[in-house]
Amino acid sequence: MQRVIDPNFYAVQMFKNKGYKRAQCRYCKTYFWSVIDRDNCGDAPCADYTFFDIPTKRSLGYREARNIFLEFFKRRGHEIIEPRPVVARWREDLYLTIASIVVFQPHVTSGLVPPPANPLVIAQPCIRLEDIDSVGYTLGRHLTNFTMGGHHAFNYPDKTVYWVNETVELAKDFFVEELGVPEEEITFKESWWEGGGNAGPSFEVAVGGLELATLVFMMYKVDGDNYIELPLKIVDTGYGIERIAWFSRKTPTAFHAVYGDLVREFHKALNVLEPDKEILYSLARKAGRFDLTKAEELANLIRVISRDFGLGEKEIQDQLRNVFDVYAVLDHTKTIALMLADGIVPSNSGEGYLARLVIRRTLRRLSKLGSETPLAELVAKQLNFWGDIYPQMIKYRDRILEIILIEEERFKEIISKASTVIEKYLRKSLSTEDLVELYDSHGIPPDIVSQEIEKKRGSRIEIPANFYSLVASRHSKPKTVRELEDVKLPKDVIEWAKKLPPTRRIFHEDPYQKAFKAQVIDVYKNYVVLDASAFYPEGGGQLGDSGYIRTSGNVYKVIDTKKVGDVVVHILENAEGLEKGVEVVGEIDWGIRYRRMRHHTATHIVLGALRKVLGDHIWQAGAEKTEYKARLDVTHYKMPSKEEIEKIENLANSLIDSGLDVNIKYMDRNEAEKTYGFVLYQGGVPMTPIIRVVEIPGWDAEACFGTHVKNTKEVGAIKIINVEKIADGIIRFEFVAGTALTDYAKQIEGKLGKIGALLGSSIEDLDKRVEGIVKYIRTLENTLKSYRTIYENMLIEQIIKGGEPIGNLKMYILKPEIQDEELVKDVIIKAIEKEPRLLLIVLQPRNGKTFVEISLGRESSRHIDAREITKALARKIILRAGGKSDHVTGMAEASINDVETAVKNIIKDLVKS
RNA sequence: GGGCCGGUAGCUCAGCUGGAAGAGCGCUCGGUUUGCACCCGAGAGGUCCCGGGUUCGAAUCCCGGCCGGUCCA
Repeated sequence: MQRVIDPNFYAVQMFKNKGYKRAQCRYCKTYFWSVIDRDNCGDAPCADYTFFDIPTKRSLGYREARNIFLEFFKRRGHEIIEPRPVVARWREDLYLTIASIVVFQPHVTSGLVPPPANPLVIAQPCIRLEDIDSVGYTLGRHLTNFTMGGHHAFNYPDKTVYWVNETVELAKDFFVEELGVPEEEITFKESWWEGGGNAGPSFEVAVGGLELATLVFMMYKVDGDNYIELPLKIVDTGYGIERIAWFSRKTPTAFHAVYGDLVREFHKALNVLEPDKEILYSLARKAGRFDLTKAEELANLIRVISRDFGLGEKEIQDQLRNVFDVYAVLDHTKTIALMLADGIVPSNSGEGYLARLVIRRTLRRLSKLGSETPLAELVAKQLNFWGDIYPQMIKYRDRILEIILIEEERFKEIISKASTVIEKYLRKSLSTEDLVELYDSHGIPPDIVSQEIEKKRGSRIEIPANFYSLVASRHSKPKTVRELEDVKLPKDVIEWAKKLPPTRRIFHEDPYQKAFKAQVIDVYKNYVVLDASAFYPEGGGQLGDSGYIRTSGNVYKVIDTKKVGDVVVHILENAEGLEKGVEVVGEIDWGIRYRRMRHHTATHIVLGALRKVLGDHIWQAGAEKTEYKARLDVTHYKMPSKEEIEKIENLANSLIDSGLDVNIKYMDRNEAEKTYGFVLYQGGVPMTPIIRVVEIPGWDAEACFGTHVKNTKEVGAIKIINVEKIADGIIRFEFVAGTALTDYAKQIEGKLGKIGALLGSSIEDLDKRVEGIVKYIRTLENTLKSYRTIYENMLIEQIIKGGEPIGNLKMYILKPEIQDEELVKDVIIKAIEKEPRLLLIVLQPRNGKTFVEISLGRESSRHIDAREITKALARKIILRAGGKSDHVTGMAEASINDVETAVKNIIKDLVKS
């Protein structure tokens, strides 16, 4: 790829004015700018962590670092923006908020929507899970959650806010003036950034081995191999708040700076001794150069430290062994708190899976530490600690802790099952392949397998170093090209419709309008576009309308309606003769449409009720509104109880009765988000600067395209008819409203009536009648059982007493009169057991053929092989049979009598010989 | 959304190279013992997830579906 970058881009005016020099790092070869002469870029791993020795004006904790950052940029003309959730609800291509710029993607960065302020500053909590396995070992360089301080400026072609020089100056001022970092310690590394389809040159700002900020100048769109210059040029900066705190506090690890008292509390709770501060510092200073995630590098570093301190390597190892895990637990528990507080429900897909992943990794670390402390207890500490910054942690505390209890319970269950599953695999020697499968299919991590085997066999197994990449390779597959599953219209139709002007939406102007006048814009095959339409096009889970379009001479049936962008496409049964420019009258099937409208409004009401009863983590995961019923899938961590369901239903119905107006508002996107929050985007994220908000005051507000009734009273009533768990973490609610409810009642009534008629009972007495019948069946069963036993004994006696002696054996041919396979089987088994010399042949008619079964007693099976009999028999008649030496079954294409004579002769011959 | 694993007695599971449904725990009854995982004997309890196919014969093999689990987007 060619970077179309002006080589002078990095030669910022400020560098020239201040006498910065450009140099190349002798280690990583990167070019960088600095006010002094230096041979390295000042960033790890090219430099030690010398920041411990660099003076700063103040020693800042996490909170102070955060505030100072925000306040500094506020003073420099930026407006402070409230952070968004760590779940990127407003984006459909991303689960988690991984950077502050994510907040503005894609609607602002694409130029569609203006930013909420310009320039602005934000302290955005972010979650990145890529380095989860390194967390702890690097003393805070890797974290799963961090706060990205970002100041952003959006430069439009007609309005520039600020660009490279101002950005670099702001960074320099922040570090030098605000934090008091000596300017000569700062390096600006030339770099290039790419992500989310955008790219641009950047500076990485490093001080004393630590990268404290990245200044990105987003100015290109990545299009295949090309970089296309964007009209909108964005200053995208990221300052690591945790690192700034670490840097200024000069604590041995970032965890000490960020978590303060929690560090001691966690060591105590996890029963791990805090290592000697000096040893820790010594480790920290050198940590920048070593990759401590690698066992051998850690060993090397320990060797170095033991020399410095004159202590044994083992002693140092003992001190450090567990602290890395404590650090990781500190980090992970905050990530869990952030994720759950923002409403993620753990599950096996989507962002829920990511939450479960972090929870399970943490549980594993805890078990590695041999800790019995419940995870919920540790997370509770985080909730208390961070509650002032993230009030949702306080508000949803109980729910968060309940979810963690459930998740820990589930994980323990899997681990407890691990034992039997591993046993199964242990029958053969355990291969690496098995190890991968145990993890992949059963969720049993290799360290647990290893533990289990050591416990059981006393032997150890080797876990390949590349274990997790082996797992990953197992999943390597062609990237799931997200097929447009909703290929609702053929491609050519979409292309055609795209070129047409937007349709006036009568269904929005007045959702009650049943008929309308319009002009035909264009006709293509059976697809018609009008200048205006009352036909609702499928969207937001509401199906498209049907009805009729009339011209002066003709009537056309509309079977469905869809949309392409802002164009409403009517799908006709047959559009022959319909011409461009013709005046038409449209008429929708109002009955069906009105039922769907009622269901649509009902869905909003139920969603509101769900959030009130079950909690704010309830999020729509899918919905469908038909004329028959409505369906709403939501995120929830357990099956709701009967009482909860009843409460939801009652609450929804009382809201309907309270007769609230359903308000439709067109709102500025930023304004709407500020007013209602992201609950708006339950049904998806519209890509428009103005959004249509459907509001039931005090109850529910959603960005929604659908048609709604004017007042909740119109919904009539709601009955929840089905609640089921359709996937882990997702509960489906099905309900009916309005006339659909009556239909549903009628349907049930019909079914009950049918049952009543069959049982000769009225619906009122049905329960008693069924009870009686069940009792009666029990009695019948018992009676039947007695008769069966009698008959069975009779047959057995008959067989044993009768029978034709052949040699010293006894042959009996049974032709049962009753078709009762179970009975016959019992008779055969018991008879040959009682009479070991018995040679029992059972013949039964089946589908015009004869089913042959030959069974031998212990004694007779010594003299003869049942398979020999069938073999000989097959020579005389058409027979297909097989079995064991003392029992065969088969199907003969002959009458029972023919088989009987044939089999008699054969057996006589066989026994003689 | 995709890959993989699983669904057998109330529970935990075995059986799965096709050949007459099993164990342990639990339950009921009897004996032994009188107490905190005791022993002995007898018994009840099954749509082997559902549907189709192959076969003389399917819990077992094949196909489809449902449900659960798990890993990964």
